[in-house]
Amino acid sequence: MLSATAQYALRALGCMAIQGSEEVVLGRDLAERTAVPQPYLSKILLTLKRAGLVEATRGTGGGYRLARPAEEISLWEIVDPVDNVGRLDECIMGLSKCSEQNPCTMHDWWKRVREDYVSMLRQTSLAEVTGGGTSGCQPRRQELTDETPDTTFPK
Amino acid sequence: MLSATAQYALRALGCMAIQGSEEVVLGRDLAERTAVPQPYLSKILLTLKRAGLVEATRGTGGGYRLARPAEEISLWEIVDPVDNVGRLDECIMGLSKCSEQNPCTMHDWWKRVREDYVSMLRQTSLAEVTGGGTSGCQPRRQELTDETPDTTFPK
DNA sequence: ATCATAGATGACTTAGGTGTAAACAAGTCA
DNA sequence: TGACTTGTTTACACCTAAGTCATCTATGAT
Repeated sequence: MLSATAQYALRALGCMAIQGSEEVVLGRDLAERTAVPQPYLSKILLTLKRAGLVEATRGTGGGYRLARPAEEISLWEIVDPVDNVGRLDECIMGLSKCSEQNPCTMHDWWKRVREDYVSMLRQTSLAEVTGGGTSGCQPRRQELTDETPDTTFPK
Repeated sequence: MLSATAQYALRALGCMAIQGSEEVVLGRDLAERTAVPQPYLSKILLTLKRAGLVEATRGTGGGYRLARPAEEISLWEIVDPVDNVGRLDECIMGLSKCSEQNPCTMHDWWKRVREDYVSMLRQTSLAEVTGGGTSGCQPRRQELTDETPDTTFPK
């Protein structure tokens, strides 16, 4: 459903959210924690920077940080710039003339699945996903090893 | 969500279902009606034949037909052989250690979306989708032109 | 100014899904 | 048998997402 690129974006911003809004994180550290190839992550973060989600500073002491508090960034805002979510709006069977006015057999069902998916992305903030809040989203078991990626965002 | 190949498979078997269980349909006719390149459709149908969904006979008077009545074929059976639906079972964020016992933040939500999707595929029969039944799935407008693909399965 | 640091950028490679072309195998019919 | 029809198979071409590599640019420290 989510492209690999979108998953990478979520994981990277999740790490940055844990770090705090003011802290800067090195690109290579983000790459390591998210298990994403560094040059590839660099491109993704550039896209997210142009989308206004992250800020980047170069040189010594530089790195990435969130442009806004994690509470004010929805998952949709992260996924949308790197992943063409609009493709979901097309007919599930690829029928070109299927539309609201002229729905195919599976139209309404697919619309429901799709809207359930999209509305969650819109309504959930990055802060909720990083488990920093009250959402009870941290791993329930504690015997995690030190491999990445984890089920939470590694620090 | 569905690959192009899976969409083609649905459309092709939809045409065959309309044709009736006993009738054979030529591969080139199926290709035309579904707007799928004929050699490519041929490969897809071969896969579906190996899955036991369609039968193929060669030579004069040959063609394809459903191996079972459309009422007894679920959409899942069609999609599964040509599309790796199992990929949906993986973590939405690509976290390798996410599992039922150790769920990530989005785990339960994603599970709900996924199961809604999959259960519909399992519970819906090909017959229902072709509008041959009582599901009211035919196009509501009637000013369709003769272009393909249509919102119903062209005959 | 010089150098180290750290992100930005473009060219290239890889892998898988998709699509094409041509030869092949199996069946029907005269 | 021979011609014809129709599905099968193999090999290859194309496109896009994903990933790699080398280099450039901007910033801070000295």
